[in-house]
Amino acid sequence: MYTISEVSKLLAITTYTLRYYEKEGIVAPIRNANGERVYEDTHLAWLRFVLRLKQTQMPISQIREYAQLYLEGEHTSSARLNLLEDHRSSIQDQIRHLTETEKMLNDKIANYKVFISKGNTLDLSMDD
Amino acid sequence: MYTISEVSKLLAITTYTLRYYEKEGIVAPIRNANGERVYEDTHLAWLRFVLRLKQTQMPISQIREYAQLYLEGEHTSSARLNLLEDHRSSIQDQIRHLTETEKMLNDKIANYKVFISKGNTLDLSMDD
DNA sequence: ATATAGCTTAGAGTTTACTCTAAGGCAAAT
DNA sequence: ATTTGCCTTAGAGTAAACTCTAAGCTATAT
Repeated sequence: MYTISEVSKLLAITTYTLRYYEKEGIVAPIRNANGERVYEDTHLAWLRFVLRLKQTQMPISQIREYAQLYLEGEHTSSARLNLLEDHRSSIQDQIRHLTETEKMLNDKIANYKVFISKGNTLDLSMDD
Repeated sequence: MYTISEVSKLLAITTYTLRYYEKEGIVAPIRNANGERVYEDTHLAWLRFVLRLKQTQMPISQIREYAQLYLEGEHTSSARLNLLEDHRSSIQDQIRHLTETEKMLNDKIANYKVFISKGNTLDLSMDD
């Protein structure tokens, strides 16, 4: 059982963002007698999952879609499976792009190092 | 020598975006007698590089910084090297996150497949 | 009793990166 | 000569994801 500020500290996101996620249908904490949000461990686990999806570029709208399917029950499991498989492809694409760009940067960085160590006596083109 | 619409087609970005990038100090095509933008191969190569940086989550502001350093000449080469090395770290972080999330999705997807093939007779928790 | 800290809401404001509109210039085609 | 197509500009509009403000409630501390 956590207050909004405890969750905020645990997950390193602001309370504003937590309220925003609730407004967007991404998380639904329960309320205590004072009408204050109470998060349980299941909410924490779900939010950690959400943050990973975000970190891997899944838009809020799609995260909400997944959350809603979950709330709709077991008959949505194959829809959820599709969503996860699509996101996995997206992740694999991202890894490909990043790996290519990392290689390119390795080359450029090596060129800069040679250039600098030789006392800037070489030409570097826009592509170096 | 390319017109703005040719560059737009070659790079699959809109002419609006190309003008926006110029306003933001990211690319500086020359102008013909009619005041129209003329892009050369160097601009194309630079824009291709810019698109990779964007694709790997470098913000426009930082891309502009790199472009400005380039325009300021050779004495900025070590500043540019720092920028590229920082971005390489960022890329490596991203690859780590993506790889972890891919593994997590592999597990979840496998669970969903078992669940569905067994005729939904199992329990799936929020974390599956 | 009242101050303080932390919670609530609705709704406005911000940032980033485009995306589009309006008004107009110029050149080739009909 | 005028239509067509492509170009120009300044500046307004949009979408996503926050981020904050204002007004107010409630529990504990002094």
